Amino acid sequence: MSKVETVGRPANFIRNIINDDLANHKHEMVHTRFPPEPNGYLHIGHAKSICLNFGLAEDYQGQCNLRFDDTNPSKEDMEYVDSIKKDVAWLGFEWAGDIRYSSNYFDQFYGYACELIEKGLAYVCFLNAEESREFRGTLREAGKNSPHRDSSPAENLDLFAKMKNGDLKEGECVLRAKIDMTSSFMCLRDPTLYRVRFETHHQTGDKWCIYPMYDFAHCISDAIENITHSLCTLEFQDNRRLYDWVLDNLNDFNKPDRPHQYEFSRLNLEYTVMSKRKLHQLVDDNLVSGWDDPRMPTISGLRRRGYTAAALRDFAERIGISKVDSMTGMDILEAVIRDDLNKIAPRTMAVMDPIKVVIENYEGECESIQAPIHPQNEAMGKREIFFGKELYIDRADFAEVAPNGKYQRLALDKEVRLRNAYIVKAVRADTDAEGNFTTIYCTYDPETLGKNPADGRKVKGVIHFVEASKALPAVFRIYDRLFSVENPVKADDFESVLNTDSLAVKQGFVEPGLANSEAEKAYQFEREGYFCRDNQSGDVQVYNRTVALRDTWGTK
RNA sequence: AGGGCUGUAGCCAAGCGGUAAGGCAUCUGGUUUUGAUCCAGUGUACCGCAGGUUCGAAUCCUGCCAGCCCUGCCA
Repeated sequence: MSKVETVGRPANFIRNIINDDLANHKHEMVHTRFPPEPNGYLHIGHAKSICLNFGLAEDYQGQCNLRFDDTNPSKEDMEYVDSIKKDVAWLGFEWAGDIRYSSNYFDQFYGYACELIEKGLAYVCFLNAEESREFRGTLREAGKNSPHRDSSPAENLDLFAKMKNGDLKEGECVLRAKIDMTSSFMCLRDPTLYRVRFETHHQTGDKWCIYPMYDFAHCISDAIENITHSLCTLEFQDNRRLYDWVLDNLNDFNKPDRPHQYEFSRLNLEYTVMSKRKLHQLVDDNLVSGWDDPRMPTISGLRRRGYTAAALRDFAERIGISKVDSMTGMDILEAVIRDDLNKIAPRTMAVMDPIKVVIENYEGECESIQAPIHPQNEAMGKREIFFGKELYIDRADFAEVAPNGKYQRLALDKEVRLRNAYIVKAVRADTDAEGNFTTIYCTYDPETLGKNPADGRKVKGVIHFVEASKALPAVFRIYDRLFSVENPVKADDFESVLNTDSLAVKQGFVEPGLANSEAEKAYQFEREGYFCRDNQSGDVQVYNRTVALRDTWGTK
C-alpha cells in the first residue's frame, strides 16, 4: 500500500500514511497546516515543521494553511504574529488563502461547546485550581468525580452563558469535558475546555472573556479548515485521544474524512536550546542582543547570521522525519549552508587581523587586477582588486620560520602566492617591543601574475591580502556555538553553561569592491569563510561570519 | 503490574518476511592561484537484549532492558 513513491524527497512514515490514505480514498487531497502560537519568534525547529507541512502540500499538490493558534491572550502579541508571517514567507512558502486565526472560530467553538453540554458531555465546574488538581488523582491513582459533574445540561447551558457574559469571576469556574476520571490518559480526566479570562485579545479585542483551551480549539479548527493530516510533535501523543474524542462527539465532524493527528519528533540541535521559554529567557536576561542575535537558533537569527532559506529547506530535508528522540549535530547545519553558499557566494578577500607588508622592489604605488568573482563559475564575471607597494595580510599567515614541513604560508626567505596576484618572498620583518611583527618586507616576482614561474619552481602556498591604500576598514564578528556543552538542557542552570567566547570582534580591511555590499547577501572571504553584511549596522562595514570554510588542515 | 511512544554505523535516517539505501562526519588518493571546492575510493552496523515462529526475521510473536513524554484554568 505504501508503494506509491513520491519523487524528490526522502520517504518517511507520514508520507507512507498519506500514500495509504490517498490510495484508500480516505482523503482525495492533502491539506495541512502550520499552527504557531504567536508567543515568541520562530526557531529552526519550527522551520522543520514548516518545511514538512508546506512541503507535503507542494509535493501532493495540496494546500497548507498558516493558522495562528491564539487561544491564550495573556501570552500572545502582534509583534510575534508579524515576525512569524515574515519568517514563513522568507522561507519561501505560500499559505493557502488568508491567514487564519483560531480566534476566527470563537463563535463556532462556543456553539460546539454548547452541543457537548446538551449531550451531557460537558459541565461547568466550580472546583478551584488546587481542588481540581487534588481531584485529578495521580499517574498511579484514579481521580475523583467533581461534585458538579452531574448537573443538568440546562443548568450547565445557563452557567456557561454566564461565563461568557462575564457574570462569573476569573478562576471561579471552568467548562470541563465529562470523560473519565479514571483514565490512564491524564488528559482524559475531565479536561478543561474553557476558562474565564478578562483580557484584551490581539484579534478579538474585548469581545470575549472566556477562551477555549488548546485541546478543544485545535482539533475543531483543523476540522473547520478541512485539514486532512494534522502534524505535531511527540509530546501531543496522549492528547490525540482527546483530539479524537472531541471530533467524534460533534455531529459536524464525526465522519471518516475528518482530520487525524500524527506526531513526529521535534528537532534538538547540539550546543543550543530550542524551547521558546528558554529563548525568551536569553533575550530577557540580555544574554543575547535579541531574538535575531546571529547566535540564536531563531529563523531571524539565522537569517541575520547569513543562512539562506534554501539551506534551511535543505537542512529539513536532510534530517528527515521520524519518531525517534534525536539530537542533531551542528555538522549537518554547517554542511547545508556551505553547500549553498559555495555555489552562490561571490569571492572576495578580507584581512581580519592585519599586518602590513611592504613590497620593496615594487615601482609606483598600485595597479588594478581583474580577479574572478567565482573561480568555478566564469559566468559570474570579474571584479577589480588592487596590488601595490603596501598591502595587508593576516597575522596568522606569517611566521619567521616555518614550524614544520607542511607549512604553506609566508616565512622569511620563503615564497608564497598572493591570491589573484603575484608570488612574493619575505626578506625581513620589524617587530615591536613585545616582539610582535609590525611590518614584513618582501620582494615580488613581476613575471608571476596569472602564471607560474617560468623557471619551473613550485610555489604551493597561497595567502590572501588587500592593497593598503584602497582597503576599506571593516569590523568582523566571529560567531561560535552559543553553549559550551552539547545538551544545555541537561545542565542545572542552562545559562551557566553559555559559551563565553561565542562572539569575537575583529578589526581589519576588506576589498574596495565591498563598499556597497548588501545586508544578508553572502560573500566568501577567501580562505576564511562565508560572511554577510550585518542587517543592522548602517554605514559601518560590519560583517557577520556565517560559517568558516571546511578545515581539514592538520588531519592531512 | 499506571499509560503513551521510541531503540538500524559517531550523528540523522530508509527499510514493513527474501538476506542492511542515502546524507553528514571520518579516512585514503587525484585535481586545484582558497590547506576550500570538485572527483574517485573508504564502514564486519551481534538492526537494544534474550527466546520463539519460519526454508528464510531488522521486519511476525513473547519476555526483558534503556531513553523520552503525560498529574496547566499553557501550547
